[in-house]
Amino acid sequence: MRPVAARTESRDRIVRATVQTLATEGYAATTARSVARTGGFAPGVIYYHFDDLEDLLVAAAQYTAQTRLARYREELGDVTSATELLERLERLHTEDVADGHIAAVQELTAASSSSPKLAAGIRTQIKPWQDFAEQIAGRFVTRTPFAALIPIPELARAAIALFLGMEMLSHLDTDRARSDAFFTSAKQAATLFDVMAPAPGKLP
Amino acid sequence: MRPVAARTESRDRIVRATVQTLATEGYAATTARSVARTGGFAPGVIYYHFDDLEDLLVAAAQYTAQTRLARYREELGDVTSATELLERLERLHTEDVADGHIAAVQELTAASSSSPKLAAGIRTQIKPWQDFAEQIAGRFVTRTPFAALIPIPELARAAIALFLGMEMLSHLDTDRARSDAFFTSAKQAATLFDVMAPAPGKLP
Amino acid sequence: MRPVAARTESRDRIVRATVQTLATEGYAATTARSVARTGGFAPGVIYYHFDDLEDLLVAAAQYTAQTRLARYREELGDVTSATELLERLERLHTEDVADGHIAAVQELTAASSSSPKLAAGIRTQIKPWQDFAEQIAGRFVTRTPFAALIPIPELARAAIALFLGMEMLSHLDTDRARSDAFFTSAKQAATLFDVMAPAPGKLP
Amino acid sequence: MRPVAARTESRDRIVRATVQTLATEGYAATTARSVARTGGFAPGVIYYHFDDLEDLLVAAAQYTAQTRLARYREELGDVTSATELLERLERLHTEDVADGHIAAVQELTAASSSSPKLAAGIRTQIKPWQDFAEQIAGRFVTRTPFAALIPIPELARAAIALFLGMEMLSHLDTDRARSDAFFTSAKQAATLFDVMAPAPGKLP
DNA sequence: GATGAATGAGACTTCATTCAT
DNA sequence: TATGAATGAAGTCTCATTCAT
Repeated sequence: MRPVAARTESRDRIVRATVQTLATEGYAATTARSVARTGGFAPGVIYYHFDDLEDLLVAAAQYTAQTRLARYREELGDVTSATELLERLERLHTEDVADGHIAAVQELTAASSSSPKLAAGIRTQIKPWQDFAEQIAGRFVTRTPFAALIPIPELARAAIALFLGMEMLSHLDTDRARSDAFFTSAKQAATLFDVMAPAPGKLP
Repeated sequence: MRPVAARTESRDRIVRATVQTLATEGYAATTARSVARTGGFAPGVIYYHFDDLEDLLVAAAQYTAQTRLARYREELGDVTSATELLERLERLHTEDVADGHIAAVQELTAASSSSPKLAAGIRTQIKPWQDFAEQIAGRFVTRTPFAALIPIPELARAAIALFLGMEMLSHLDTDRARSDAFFTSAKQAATLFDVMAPAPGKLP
Repeated sequence: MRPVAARTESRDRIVRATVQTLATEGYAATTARSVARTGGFAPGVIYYHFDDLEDLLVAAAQYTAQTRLARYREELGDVTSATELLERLERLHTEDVADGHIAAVQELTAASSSSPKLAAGIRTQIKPWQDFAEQIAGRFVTRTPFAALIPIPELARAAIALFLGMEMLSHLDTDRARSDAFFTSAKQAATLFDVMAPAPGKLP
Repeated sequence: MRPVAARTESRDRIVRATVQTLATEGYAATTARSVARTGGFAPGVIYYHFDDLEDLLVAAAQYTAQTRLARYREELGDVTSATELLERLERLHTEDVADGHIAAVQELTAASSSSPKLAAGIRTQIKPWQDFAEQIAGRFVTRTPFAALIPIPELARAAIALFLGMEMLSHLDTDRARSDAFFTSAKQAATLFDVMAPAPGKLP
């Protein structure tokens, strides 16, 4: 049991160092050496725990996707008002940018064009996000009169795309003003939505 | 006069080869050698026309952004109905994916985390797209009763983000079904929009 | 302890190969590849032990300067007669030319015009030679009636310059005759000096 | 006649640009391109006037050696007192350093280890300097009582070596103080020499 | 399990040189 | 004569990966 724990702990340390390197230095600069430097271990260890760098990047994608999804579930699990949804999304988005999770995802996605294995890994990791987004989206769509006209899967996918795209753009900007402005406007729209399509239990 | 033309033509050839390589092989595999191989010239020529690879990538970003923007303007310049807007966007999106323009943009964006110069270049290229998106978005928002509540800049930015995000996701998918489904649904919504907020000249 | 020893030994091997390459092939031909070929190792190792070629050249300058200075001290430490000084200098000079130490120094000095770091390194290495030359020069000047008129530092510097210059010239010649002739004449002059200004303990 | 003149003029322009580049940027940075940049012409012209870069460097060595020798002859031709000799040598040395002639010579000498053709060229250029130095040296030696004991050729060679060596050292220093100090001391010694062995025509 | 020295492939880039204009 | 675009060889350096310790 110990060995396994130790093994796991060491693996995790490497994976976390990889995500951090990806986020701060970019994919091009994420080499065995730079990851080792970030994590404070010898480059050789990586090959004890992973077949090669591609394997490590897949693990990093998995780690980031799962860690963040857990956090998103925790934060959005019981949200019912659109206003609150947007408020929490803004908070999560701030975290994402701060922790570099998004940067990591973006770098890995770009890298996936050169690596089928990595592309497959990322596809796998996106699936649960799609399910989660559908679950949240459904909660709100069913409250509108157009429910029948709006296909939940496509809406969920669009939401994910919007989120990724926003972060891609915000990653380019030097200041945070743009994202702030977006969330401010979105929250206003959300308030309007809540008025027009109130949550079931929230009747006055 | 000749030399200038020759110089320009040769430069363009290199830039086009770069975009193509970026699209088909990904950023990591876009090396001086691979670009030269794609374009059928010696790697050395690149350095005759560009300071270094970074310089070339900036030029490639510029080229793609400007070429596509011209095409988008041409196609969407006089669109007034939301239905038609979506139809044309779908067509443009198909082109984007087919020609690899999007892949190139995505790769360059990811690469920009390791290259401030490239990041600056991409920021510059995005500006006119934002302006264009605002122009189109404004055309439709003014027809709705909520015009006063919807800030055009943020909406335009969200539209760009959605577009980039969709293409990022579609780049991961092996099949085209997902994107098709999205546009199908979006077109339905557009029809509804046209009915509820008809274009000025389109009165029955 | 082992690693350090190994590391040191390996570093030394590279430095020695560099000096040898410098001497036999000249600065222009002292490339990472040629040094590796001389030393029988892979070019990559160089970069494991040194930041870059400049760094290696600085180390080579240091190595040569220190190694030879130790040898010079050993040979000239207790010399009191001018005749013997010249005899020993001739022997050392022969060694210098044979081992390529001088060639290396000359190449490095020339190279230093393109590399401030190297120039600084060489300046540092020359300092102890100046001190040593002053010490030897002082030993003889104090025996003459002109002692008060001859500034030791300048004389020492001139001696170093003469030595370097002689070797620069002899490096151009294909035969050794010229240097031999010089030392023959110099030894005659030294004999005269010893007669006119005998060493303290050497009274008849 | 014109073509020859034009040809000559153009050749000279290239040679002068080469010497200047050698002096300011060092041998390693003296490439066909950098020379062309210095002289303001296209790299291609070089190959119209010279077989290759080696050929050009030989011409540059010749040009510098001859130009400076003419100047030295002009300045030292009629010098009879040692004091004045040293004063003029100091002036010439200052010129040498300022114009980069010395730097060029040093770079070329170093480069000659990789190029037999260049080495031969430099050897040829040194010959007239040796003759000139012998002529000047002879003028002073004959005034001393040791004339029979001092072989002029070796002395001349030593003088050249000392001069080259001094300049090699002064090239390393950042400040000019060292050379100044040397000449100051040397001039004092020269005054002493003039007193002890006065010039024939200078009797009071 | 971990280290760090070593390797060899390959990336970027520069350069001497050629050649059509 | 001069230009400047183009080439291909070669140089510096980095990297993934292996392996003895």
